Amino acid sequence: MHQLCLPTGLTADEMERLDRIIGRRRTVLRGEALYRLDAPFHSLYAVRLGYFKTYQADRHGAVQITGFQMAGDLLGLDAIGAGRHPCDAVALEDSEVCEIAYASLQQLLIAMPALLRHFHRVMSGEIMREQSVMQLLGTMQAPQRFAAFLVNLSARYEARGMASQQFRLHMSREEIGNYLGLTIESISRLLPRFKREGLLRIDNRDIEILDPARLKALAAGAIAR
Amino acid sequence: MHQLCLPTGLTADEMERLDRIIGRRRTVLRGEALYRLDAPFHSLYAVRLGYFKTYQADRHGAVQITGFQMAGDLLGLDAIGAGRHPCDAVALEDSEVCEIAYASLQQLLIAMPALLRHFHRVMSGEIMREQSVMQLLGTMQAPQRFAAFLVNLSARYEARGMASQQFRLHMSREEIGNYLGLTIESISRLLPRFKREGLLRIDNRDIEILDPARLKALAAGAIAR
DNA sequence: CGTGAATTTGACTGACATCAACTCAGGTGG
DNA sequence: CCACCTGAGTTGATGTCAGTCAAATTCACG
Repeated sequence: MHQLCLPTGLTADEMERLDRIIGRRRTVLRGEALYRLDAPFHSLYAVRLGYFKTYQADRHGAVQITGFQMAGDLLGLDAIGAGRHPCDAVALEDSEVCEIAYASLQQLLIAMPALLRHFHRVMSGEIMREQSVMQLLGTMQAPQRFAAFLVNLSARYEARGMASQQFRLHMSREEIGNYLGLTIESISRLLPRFKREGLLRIDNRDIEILDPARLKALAAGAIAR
Repeated sequence: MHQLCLPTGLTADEMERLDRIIGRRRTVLRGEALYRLDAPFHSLYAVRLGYFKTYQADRHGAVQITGFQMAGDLLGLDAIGAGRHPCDAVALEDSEVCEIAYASLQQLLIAMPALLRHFHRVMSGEIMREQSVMQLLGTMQAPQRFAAFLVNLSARYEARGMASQQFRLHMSREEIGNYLGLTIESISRLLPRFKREGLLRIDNRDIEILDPARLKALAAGAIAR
């Protein structure tokens, strides 16, 4: 199941038609690219299994990770506009995606208003997500950024019916830092600090949120201290 | 003319049908809101005249401007997902918009594949724009951010066939700074510096780009110095 | 086990924020 | 006509958060 099929008011028949346009599955091993910058756009990809990151690099090598995608997320929405992918998508671990040819999807959107509506919700949601990252990068201090990151991850797991208090960070400290506009060292200092303050339990890349309320308050801007 | 009608391969008949769903015009005076946070979403708005800013505020009052919209831009795409507007949209000067009821638009998208395709391009373009702001906020230093901001404005004017070397900053220093994750003071120091370096001519809010190539190089990451 | 990568920790630095005083432009009313 | 007021913008002095650099430690994996 992925973002495109889940919470739409589709009939069984419609679901089947959606299934039919979902193309071949593709395995992407850890560290491999699903697509690269400037690759021509033909398809969206629904993550079935695993974890991805998307990132841009300017010509002087400065990298910015623009998102982490987990099972259920849709990759490639940013490529529709220009007809080429504006970023790299790389698997953080061995992963599996479904290809969804954009041309076929378009056909189906026309035939299925509920799906159209849903597709727009997904795209709009991506715009909202990026706006909140802008807010994070533009106005928050380091501890607040990191708290917001954890709260957001937790919420995404919860939305998928997975453990939301206890999960694994599938990305490295460096990748977290990059996403949050911070350095690996800053993340590395934040972790023991949050632990000391009783917010988290940390075992390497495994995290347990001990005080969700306080973490949320911190993320929401309860003056970082 | 706005983003939705311009570069689509629509027939004259199709153009007319698009025109017909475009609802009443609405004037928004300087400082007034086109819509507010949490207002229910019914329509998109095409800016016909003037200038807007959109911004989010967290509960502790930290504001982040997420975009500046000029004639031809589309407002409200971020509201489709949740059915409410996730930000405020405020006019920077006396402005005029066209209302486009989303329900009617949906009908038309189904009937006009070229328009559907185009609408997706516009949404996808918004995602790309926000990604480049993420890159800006996440990796660039102050002078590079400001240069990128000016280059981007210039490109938008050029795309509209307006003077791209010489234009007016319709937003205050404070608003520029906020958008770029900087303070008003930083912007205020950057301006004379760019002038000293022969990049700009500045007269209050009127700007002339004297050395577009060097400004672009700076924006692209030619080590800010 | 051993090797290289990831992470942690510490000392120092610097870019930008903060605070505060000042200037300037534009509008208003006496 | 000009004195005054207000908000926007500028400039300078100082502080601080997070970056940088470097070394130590732990982890992952063959």
